[in-house]
Amino acid sequence: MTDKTIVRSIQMETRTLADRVCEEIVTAIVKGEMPPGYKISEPELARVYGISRGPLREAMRRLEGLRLIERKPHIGARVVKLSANELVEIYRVREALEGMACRLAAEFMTEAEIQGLRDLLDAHERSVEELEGRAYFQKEGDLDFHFRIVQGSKNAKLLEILGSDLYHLVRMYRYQFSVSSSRPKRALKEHRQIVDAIDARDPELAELLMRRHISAARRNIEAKLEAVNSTSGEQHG
Amino acid sequence: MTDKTIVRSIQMETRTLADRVCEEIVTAIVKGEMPPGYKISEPELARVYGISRGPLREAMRRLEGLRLIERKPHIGARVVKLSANELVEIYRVREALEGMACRLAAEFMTEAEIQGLRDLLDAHERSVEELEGRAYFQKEGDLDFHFRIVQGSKNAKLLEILGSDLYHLVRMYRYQFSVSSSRPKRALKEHRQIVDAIDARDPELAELLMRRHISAARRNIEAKLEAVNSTSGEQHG
DNA sequence: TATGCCTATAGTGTCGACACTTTATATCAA
DNA sequence: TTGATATAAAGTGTCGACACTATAGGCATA
Repeated sequence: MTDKTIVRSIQMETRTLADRVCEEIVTAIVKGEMPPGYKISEPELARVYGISRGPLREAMRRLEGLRLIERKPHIGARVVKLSANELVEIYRVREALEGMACRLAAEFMTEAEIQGLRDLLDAHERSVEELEGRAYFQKEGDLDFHFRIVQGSKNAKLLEILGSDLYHLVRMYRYQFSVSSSRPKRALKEHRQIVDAIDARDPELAELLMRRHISAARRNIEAKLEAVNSTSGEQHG
Repeated sequence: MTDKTIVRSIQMETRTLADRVCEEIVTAIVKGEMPPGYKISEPELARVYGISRGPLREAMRRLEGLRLIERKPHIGARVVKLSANELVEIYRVREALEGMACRLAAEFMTEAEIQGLRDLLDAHERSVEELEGRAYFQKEGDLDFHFRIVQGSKNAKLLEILGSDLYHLVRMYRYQFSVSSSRPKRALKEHRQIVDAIDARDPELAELLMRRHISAARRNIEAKLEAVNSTSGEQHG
């Protein structure tokens, strides 16, 4: 742990151009500044960020890996457009993966982490009460809760897939459709049950509850989309 | 469906340099021609494949996304070295994901696909009988079976994660340690039970059996690694 | 007027070169 | 002899330019 290490960590912080630009583009996409379907022009973006096309292309390759953009040879790249079906698919994957994460969390999460989870839920409850029902907290707070459990699983692969791939898409969808959960109180209650199961070191129950929780969210989305489809169907004629 | 479409499909086939080289490197890594931990020199590889560093770097970015290589800024890229722990983590992810895939397959797989699955298992059985026990078929045949079920789930996201990310690592591990399942007959029996559950359109049972199947494989690996560790511990002194 | 072809423009794919960092080697001092 | 320092070599990050492809628009023709 010498000066060399410190210098190294500093240089780790000052990453490469491609990495920094990649991160900026990610937030731009997630926040909707680059809307879904937006055609990305390499020369234009390179000018905007003040870099050359080389690093930009590397950043775009990474974005392609994160499934935030889609590239076609000789045609170009576009910001992904989430269809209703794809979103439902993502929730199926979340159900499976986070169910497993919750099972492992019940085994490996530390007492301190569990207490941190309870504190987080207390903060959420205050937020819900203040906003009387339809709360805003769900937008980032909900993902924060889920993310902590994934971390608690102590499984790097799970964290990698959920944190690096799926959560970006979920956040993008939420910004895009500004869908904060329409059932914050119920979600909060389910969250507490999950924490209780983890605290009781009951892997099976923890997994079951998490899967139910995400499955309910999925059905909620499906119902909404169904409603939108039917109304648009009515308006169609 | 004019000539234009045909031309397009031909040009899709003749992908970009980066894509082709990426594919070549993938097989090279999976087959062990580039061993784990191998330091990749960009100028050298570029010379080998007869391309410039530009496309090569894009290919490497993609390989990084596939988790087949690891890059560190200003230092270089190395072929990933799977640790025992990481492999176990991967199997946990597979258990969750393929369990879900199997559940969905029981819902959405077509009769033709199910019949194809049975044919595949028949071929496996002949292979097992011919080779009297410890069969070679597991190396690719096993993944083929699992891959078909994932396809049967009709969930593109599942297919994407399992097919594009995890299966490469699993194949790499198998080539690397030349671990063909030490229990081919039992695995075959489990495969048949899984197909029966899918054919019976019983999602819960199908998921349960698949999870058990993969969980058993994981424990099998854990036991082997445990044995290796203990023996190497003896030889260590 | 509509359709097909041709041209021009924008854009992606690829390349070679330069700047800076890392690492290895050699030299000098203790 | 050992250690650190400075220098050289190799390698990565970045840039600008060129070749080829795809798209759009104008033109001629049916």
